[in-house]
Amino acid sequence: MDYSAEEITKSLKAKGLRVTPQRFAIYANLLSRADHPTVEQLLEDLNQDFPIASLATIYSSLQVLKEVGLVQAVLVEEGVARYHAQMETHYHFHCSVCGAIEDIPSGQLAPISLKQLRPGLKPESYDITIRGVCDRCQ
Amino acid sequence: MDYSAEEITKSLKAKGLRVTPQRFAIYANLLSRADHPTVEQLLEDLNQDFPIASLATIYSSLQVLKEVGLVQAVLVEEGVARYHAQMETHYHFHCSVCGAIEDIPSGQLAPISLKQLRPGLKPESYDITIRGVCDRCQ
DNA sequence: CTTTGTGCAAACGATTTGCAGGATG
DNA sequence: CATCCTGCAAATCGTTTGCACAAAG
Repeated sequence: MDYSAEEITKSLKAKGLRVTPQRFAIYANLLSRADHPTVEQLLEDLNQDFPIASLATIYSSLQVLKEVGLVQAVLVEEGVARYHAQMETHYHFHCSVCGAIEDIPSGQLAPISLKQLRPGLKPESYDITIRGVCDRCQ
Repeated sequence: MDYSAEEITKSLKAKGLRVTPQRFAIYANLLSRADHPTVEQLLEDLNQDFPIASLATIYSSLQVLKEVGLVQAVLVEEGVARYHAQMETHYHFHCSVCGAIEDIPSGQLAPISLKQLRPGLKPESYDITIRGVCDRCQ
């Protein structure tokens, strides 16, 4: 779960992206954390010590990273998008008390069979959100 | 799938809600349709012939209806909430082309086993969103 | 050097809120 | 008639956009 600067740079270049300090920092930050921060949280975290990236830049970088498939947006709460760089198949647990999101490895849930969907629907992917209460909140 | 005015009124009263023309119209409208309209779409539909409810009223009514468990918000797209009054367990198919949402009866998907979740997480419910292309869009 | 990215501020769209008047039980 | 609801407008919040300047390859 640790990534070197070279690996990160390589990933970005492999997708045809210019490597800027801002993009690097944003992607590296997402890779380094397991929570699923909002843009606001990324902004704070990144600029904690000294300014690295502006709000607008974070938004546009995330959009680009999303387009090339390096990050994903997660929609579990109304109003805010949350992001992560975990691209392997997995699901989400969403604590209804504190709002935390935890990844559920796909191995922990039996795969869903889509065979009984009515003909005509061409499924491409699916996501599962489990809602409940996490340990800290009980 | 058809509901009489009395049934609707009864449902609202059973939840301890005052029955106003606006609430009645909003809830009845949601019960009568299978798509999952946004607030904007509800506004247009409801006020087509003559004014029934304002934007603010629709928002507040939906919030109340949601709180008492008569309607649900569906989060499949960034930025907008969509609503429906189908409260039995079911899942969603979301067409990535036209954006349509179609209900998938729970019988069509084998139930998920949550037993392998790590201890500490107390699951209460889950929802599944299948993404793909619907027949109209192929 | 050409192309693409950054940052600021203004613009936007969805949702919320404050408040005065109106309707419900 | 006390309480709760409605509608308007203003306020808020997340996100997007236009544009001048700066940096990347």
